[in-house]
Amino acid sequence: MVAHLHNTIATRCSRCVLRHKAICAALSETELNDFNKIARQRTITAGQVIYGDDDVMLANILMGVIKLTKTLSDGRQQIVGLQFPPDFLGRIYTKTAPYFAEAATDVELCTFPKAGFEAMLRRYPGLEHRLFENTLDELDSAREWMLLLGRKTAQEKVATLLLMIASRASNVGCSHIHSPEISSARFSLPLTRADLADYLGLTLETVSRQMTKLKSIGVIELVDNREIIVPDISMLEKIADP
Amino acid sequence: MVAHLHNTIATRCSRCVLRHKAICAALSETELNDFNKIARQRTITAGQVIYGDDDVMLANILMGVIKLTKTLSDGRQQIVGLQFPPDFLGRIYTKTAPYFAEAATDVELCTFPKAGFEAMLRRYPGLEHRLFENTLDELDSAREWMLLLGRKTAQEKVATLLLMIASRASNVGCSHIHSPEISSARFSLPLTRADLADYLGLTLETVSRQMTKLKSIGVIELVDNREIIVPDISMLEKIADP
DNA sequence: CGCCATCTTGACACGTATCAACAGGCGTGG
DNA sequence: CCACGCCTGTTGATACGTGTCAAGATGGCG
Repeated sequence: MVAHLHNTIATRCSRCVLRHKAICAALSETELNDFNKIARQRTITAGQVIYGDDDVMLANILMGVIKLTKTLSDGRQQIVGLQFPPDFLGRIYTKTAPYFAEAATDVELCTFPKAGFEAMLRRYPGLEHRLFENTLDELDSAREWMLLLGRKTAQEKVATLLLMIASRASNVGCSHIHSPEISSARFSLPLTRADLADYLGLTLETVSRQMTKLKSIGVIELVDNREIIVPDISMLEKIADP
Repeated sequence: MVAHLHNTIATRCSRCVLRHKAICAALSETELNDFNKIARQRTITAGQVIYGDDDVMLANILMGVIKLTKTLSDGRQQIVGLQFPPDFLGRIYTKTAPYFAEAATDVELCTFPKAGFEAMLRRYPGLEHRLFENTLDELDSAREWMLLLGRKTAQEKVATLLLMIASRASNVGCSHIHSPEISSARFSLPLTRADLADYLGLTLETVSRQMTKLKSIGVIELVDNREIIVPDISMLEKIADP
């Protein structure tokens, strides 16, 4: 019975879309099996807080978008990170995280209890190495965003964000052909205008205005406020990094 | 002769102020000895670029302050990180770094060749773990700064930066007594007004104005533009996080 | 159908940037 | 030794971008 149970779990993993993308890619079949004993799938609806500063949840993101937010005591809020599949969510090696994690859309997670997960890290150095590389990339992204927050104009900010979401959230028709060919993209925003503003250090009104301006100069087309078409990505890039 | 040489190197390390603070703290005496064979001390004068995006230098910071900068093509610049002793400098696991490292003051480094260092990481997992925790802390700081850049006013930004520098650069008379007692600080800024501005996403004029405003309301005293006294730290904290 | 959330648009205010002039400190060179 | 220029920082006048407040518009859903 028990053997059979583990077998089905292993099967579930091997069918997982993340098997060779998330941190799981650093694990062998045997290790993965071990890992599965502590994993648990979970669904979270949009708007719900996943963790606050009293606790941390560790998880692979299977589906959906998660925003990491920080808030000043008077309510001003800033999104300090945006996580897509197959990102790893959660602050390891501390009891609490210095930010909140909130579901921006409906989200599916593959969660791990903290103690068990950190024990795994000790057992499988390859896994910790993988997470370390993830973290280094996150740090690079955070610094890229600091440049945006500190030095870019509202229009550049919006353009940069659209590019970023296009490349990460995309079920895209983005062909990325070089030279004389034009590459385009189509995607749906996983965020409200208020979220966009919180990520860019702007107000939602300013974001809205910049979107209409980008539309009026033909750089983007709005299908329905969330669905966006970028006919020529290079135009957007030129605006994002003048 | 060779044995004698290693002996003197080990002695140099054991006398190092960083022995039990920098990443070296994760190493035993034997490991440290090993490490020493690839380490080399180096001095860099203020203003000099330590590495650009074509190369990375790995090093422990023994003395001085290093700024990590990013620049847009039209010259707008943002400092995306500030490093003090005993921080570790350099982006491992990539050939290039997405930012420049520049000496803000005269700097003393204990440098390592990249290949050799990464080999050490493979040999001593404890060292990699230590660097991982460093990186996680850096990521937390970067996100804290994103909140500052996106949502704080000029005055809050300056106040926050002064607190940060006071706590990190301090050869401080900061007594940190609680309750009714007042704790004060005195320190000298390792940065020019232009650097402060680049770190805060402001212009140097705005920084200057905010400094004089803080002085005029009695929150700070300026000894000589670089030397600063904070008579009551809690006042500064109240301004930094209203 | 009407409510509610989301988004857009407008008028105006305000904070910060920009441009410019000036002050002080410091090293260099006559 | 003083004069000069340069670098750093301060202060002022003004411009401009974004925030704020308010009114509508749109679309989904009970």
